[in-house]
Formats: sequence, structure tokens, C-alpha cells
Amino acid sequence: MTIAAHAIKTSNDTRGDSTRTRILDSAEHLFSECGVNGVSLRTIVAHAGVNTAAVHYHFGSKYGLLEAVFARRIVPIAKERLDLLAKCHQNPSLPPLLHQIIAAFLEPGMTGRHGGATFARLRARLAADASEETRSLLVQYFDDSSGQFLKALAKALPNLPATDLYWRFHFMLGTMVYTMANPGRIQALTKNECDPSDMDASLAYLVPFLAQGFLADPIPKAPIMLKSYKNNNKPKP
Amino acid sequence: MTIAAHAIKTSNDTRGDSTRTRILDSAEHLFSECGVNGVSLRTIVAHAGVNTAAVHYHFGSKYGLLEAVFARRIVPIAKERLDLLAKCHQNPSLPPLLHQIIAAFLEPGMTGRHGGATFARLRARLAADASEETRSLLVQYFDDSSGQFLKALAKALPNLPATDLYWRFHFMLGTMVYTMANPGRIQALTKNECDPSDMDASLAYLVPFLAQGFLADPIPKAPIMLKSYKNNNKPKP
DNA sequence: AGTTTAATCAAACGACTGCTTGAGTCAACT
DNA sequence: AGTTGACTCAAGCAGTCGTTTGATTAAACT
Repeated sequence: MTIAAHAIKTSNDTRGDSTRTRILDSAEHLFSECGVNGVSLRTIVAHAGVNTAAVHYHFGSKYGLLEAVFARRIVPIAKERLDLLAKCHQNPSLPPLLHQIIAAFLEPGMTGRHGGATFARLRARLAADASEETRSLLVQYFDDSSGQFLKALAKALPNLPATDLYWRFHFMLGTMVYTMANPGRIQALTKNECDPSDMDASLAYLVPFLAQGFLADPIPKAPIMLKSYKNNNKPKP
Repeated sequence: MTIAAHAIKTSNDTRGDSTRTRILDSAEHLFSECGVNGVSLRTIVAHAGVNTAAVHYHFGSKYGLLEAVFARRIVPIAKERLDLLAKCHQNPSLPPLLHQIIAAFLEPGMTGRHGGATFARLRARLAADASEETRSLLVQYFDDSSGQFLKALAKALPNLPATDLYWRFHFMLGTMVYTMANPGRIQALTKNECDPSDMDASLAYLVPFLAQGFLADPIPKAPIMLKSYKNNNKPKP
């Protein structure tokens, strides 16, 4: 399932672009606010001030519109990620710094440069959606760069078994997505001391937390027993 | 917005219970698979083999059905959480163990005892949904126990400032929700070496990771500068 | 000039949405 | 035996959904 021809249009038509862009902007905003199934095309076109048929002319279908909304932001994000990752390897004699790799992975998608909190929330919604269509969207754009980051992390953590690394990478995705998705969950709990919609502050707390987590001892192999951390724990080194 | 009277029915009617329960089971399954807006009542009643009107008779509305689905699982989960937390304090002379507290928070919702992966996925979907109705559902059932866990964590980490603790608690929620939501995202990436739908394995890797993250040094106060982990990046526009 | 082509419009299509109605069923009461 | 009240049913309500149509516009090309 590839991106439809509608979605990769790049011409500079004098009329079409403003309509196209306004649809994309409205859709991005409303999709992220209400979910793809939670908002109708009629609501989107009303918000954008365009005709209903324009959506199908430019994007083919509602799902084609979603693809286009997604592709517009995700391509620059993926590129910036890899650029930042390259900078982590500037000094080839030293292993890349864990903090730097993590920040390179998280920053492009979380700061305001590529759609900001709005697009971040949409990504979080899609991440929670297990449908085949949605999943292919995410995999298509992210799996390539994810592989490169896994390699860099493996180099920075040479003593960590691959399995542990994969799990921790998965957990990192979780903290990222959840932070992007939640514009207010902890706030109520903490008298506004934490503001997860402040992505810069989120990153400042998130990166050291994750780096420390990556540095944990690997799980002892052999049958995985929950008891290893239940009941009588040994103190950590 | 409180749980509707429809949702707290507890009688043992000879006829009604099977219909009620079958609707709840089908709704739980389909909500978690397709999202609340992604599935129609007609699909639910067809799957349950009951009449459309039965949903409105028993639950009042589609949202009432969602509330009932949610309440049925979440009440036992919250109770088991607090029970496990109490066990962490059995020896009052020692501070509670970090691993134990984290496990007490995560286990009840992730293992198979309360709806298993199906209900977990639904929770993850709701967590990504920023709508007012959904948010109140989560807050209503979780904020109380969350407060108690924050207290326990603060006792186990006496040197960690409250703000850092809140953020890390937030990150813990993220890893939990994302792991519950994703029945296959890393699998493709790692040749099936990690299986996030295996909640026991997830927990075995997740708890030590989080515990180590909680043990990270606090963020230095004063103006939060991203530069603290960004080596020599040019200033961003 | 006339022709072509991309873009926008109002109007409508059938299918589907959550929800209601009123008649009917069956067990438990007086 | 007869009434009550909880429950289930087929049928249908008004409204919304994504999508399509055919006419209309206006800029670009010959």
C-alpha cells in the first residue's frame, strides 16, 4: 500500500495550491483534535472554506487526505532525524554519545519545526490505531530511520544484548508518543508543575530519563521470571 | 460527568445478564480493535447476536456502553493496584522498593487478569483521545490511585524533586500505554525477537528499565537549556 | 481567435449512523 | 388467574456519511 499519486503532487499551480494547503491544514488540525474517524469531510471543508469535491479532486479519498497530511510532515522529520544522527558520529574515534542519539531521535518530531504539537498529537493517535492502513503508514516512513538509530544505539551500548536494546527502543517510542499525545494529563495531577505541551521542557526531562534507562543492566537470560523483581529484590549496583 | 445509572447495574436477572454481558464483550473487543468511532452499534449487536434496541435499553447510548465497558474492568484493576501497593509497605522500617512499586502499578492492567490485551488496547486508544468525555473517564478512575503511587515513589526516592518525579511518572504511563497498544510494532523491526503482546515478557523488561530511569540524576534547576545534552549545535532559528 | 486543461462549484447519490417506537415475550409477583 | 415489570424484537425515524456527477470558471497553450 503506497502513497497515492494524489498525495505526492508538487506542482505550483496558481489556484490549486491555496485550496490544497488549506485543506491539509484544516485536516491536520481536526484529525489531531478529533481523530480521523471523529471528524467528517464536511467539517473539514467547512473549516477550510472550500468545496467538498475539492478533497476528492486533490486527494482521492478521505484516507488519501490522511496520507497527504501525514507525508507532508513526516518526510522532513525523518530527514532531520538522520541529519542529527550523522552529527553524532562526527568524531569516529569516540563512540557516539547516548544522550545525543536519543535527542536526535526525539527532537525533530517534538519541537515546533514540523507541525508542532498538532501534528505530534496526530502521530500519537495513529500510533494507538492498530488498523492495517494506519500501521502501514507509520512503518513505511519510520522503519528505515529506526533501523539506523538502533545501530547507533547498539554502538553506544556495546554490552547490551540486542533483545534488551529493542525493548528499550520500544519503551522510548512509548514515552515519546505519550508525551506528544497528552496536552494535560499530568497537569491536573501536579498543579500545573509539568506541562507536557511544552515540548522543550518535555525533552529536557525525557532525554536523561531515557538515557539512564538504556544504561540499566540487561535482563538475565534463561526463562524470564517475573519473580526476578518481585518480593525480595537485591539492591541495584 | 459521572457514570450513568445504566452502567452500574448489578442485579442478576435470569435473561438480561447474558444479553448485557454479550454486548459488553463484543463492544470491548470491537472498540479496542477499531476504536469507538470506528465501529457502529449495528456491528456490535450483530457480533453479539442481540437486537439494536438492547444496547439503548441497557446502556442508554453508545457512550454509555463505552462507560460500562470501561468501568467493568477498571474498578478491579484499580483495586488490585492498591492492594499490591499496600504490600510494598509491609515492613514500615524500610523504604518501599522502587521495583516493587513500579510492578504494583503496571501489573494489574497488563497481565491477563482483567480483560488482557484486548482491554489494554482499548485503554491505550482512550489515552490517545483528547476529547473531554474520554479524558474524564480516565481521570475519574485513575487519578486517585495515581496520587497514592506518587506518594510511594516519593518515599522511595527521597532525593528526587517533585517536578522530576511527576515527569518520570508521566513517562512511565507512556511506556505502559504504548506497550499495551502495540501488538506488533517492534516485531517487524526485530524479526520477532520481541513480542509486546506477551505482557509478562514486556513487564520483565519494562520494570527494570523504568526503575533505572527513575534513579537518574534530577534535572539541574534554573533555566532549562536543551544545550545541556546538545554538544555544539548551532542555535536554531 | 479558439482549444485545452486544471480547478471549483452546487446538487445529489445510496449507504450508513445513533436512536426510538410500539408490539410482544416470559418469569415473578399478588 | 391475572397483573406487573423486566426484557427482546422488527421496523423505521431523521440525519450524516464518503463519494460522484455535470456544469462552470479561468488561466495556459496553439
